[in-house]
Amino acid sequence: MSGYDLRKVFAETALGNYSSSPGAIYPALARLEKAGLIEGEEDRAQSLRPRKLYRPSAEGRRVFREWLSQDVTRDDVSRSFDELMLRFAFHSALGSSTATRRFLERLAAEVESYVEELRRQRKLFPQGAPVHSRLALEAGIEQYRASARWARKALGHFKEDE
Amino acid sequence: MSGYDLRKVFAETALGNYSSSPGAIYPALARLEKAGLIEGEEDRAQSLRPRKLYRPSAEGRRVFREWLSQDVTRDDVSRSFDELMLRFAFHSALGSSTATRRFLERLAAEVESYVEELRRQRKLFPQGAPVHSRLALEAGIEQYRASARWARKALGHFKEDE
DNA sequence: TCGCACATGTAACGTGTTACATGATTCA
DNA sequence: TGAATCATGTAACACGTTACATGTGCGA
Repeated sequence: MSGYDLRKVFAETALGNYSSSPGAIYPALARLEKAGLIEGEEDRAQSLRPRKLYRPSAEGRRVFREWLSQDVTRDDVSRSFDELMLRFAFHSALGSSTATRRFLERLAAEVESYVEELRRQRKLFPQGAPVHSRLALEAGIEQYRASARWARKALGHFKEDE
Repeated sequence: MSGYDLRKVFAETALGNYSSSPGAIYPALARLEKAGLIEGEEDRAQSLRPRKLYRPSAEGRRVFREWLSQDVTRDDVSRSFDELMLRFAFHSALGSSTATRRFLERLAAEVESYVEELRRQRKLFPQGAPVHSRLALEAGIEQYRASARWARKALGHFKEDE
């Protein structure tokens, strides 16, 4: 894809929580190319403003798969849940339903244990604390509970082997 | 509170998705003081390493209330839901159940309409698209559905007037 | 007196934001 | 031919991260 194509993806789809600003996209593509993770090919080479099409390099694909295969940690769950979902969204690139099953099982387990911790925090709320903050904590608990249910249900899609 | 007190809050509570690193906290406090939003008072003034206690200034409280009273936009819902919840958590400072009710009603409405958009995106998924990405989108839908249910339920706590 | 928790800060670095600058292509 | 969309980029600035630096007070 070109930088412009990527900008449209980030601007128009649910991936929109990632920035589509040119000041983010173009320097990032330049960094990735410099790091050897993607390779750019000029489309209208003779033009003053050539279009550049990027594709992952072999090394880039390797690093990508490594990123996908990372274990799900408690920290991921509480601090970067969205990135975890992004990882899951690309799991098809691994082509292994065993790996995906492991991911979902670990995710469900970590989320469920985090829900327990949040419930403990709610119980420890001082008597005088305003309702609002307790309710906000409960909003978080409900979001995570929904995610745990989703993960358990999603496991059903990956019952078969490799 | 002192910078150290704040670091502990961010490190130990569910507010932990905000950074507790000294390189974030101390410069931020300095900026807020320079902007006139908080006022620092030195605790052990004669010491080489005095403790500094900060409290909001009148202007700071005004700006804070302004932040709390902002309307809930569609953009907030899709891009900074966590900040919305943080705003709600501090709504007690407004001391107006009318304002809180309006916040929750707007939130529920915007979340519900966003869920509809995400469902449309799911329907538009190309046939060949991998299950994983469709499931990831569904995870998001379920999180937002849980939030909408929470908001409707929370409204029950703010039925009375001002 | 040793170690830990308390307590505040800075410097280098990376990267995102906002705003600006430029040019190409397509179609009414 | 003018406007819209395609398309890429830079510069100033803000701010967070990581790592480092420093000092205080208390209890075993």
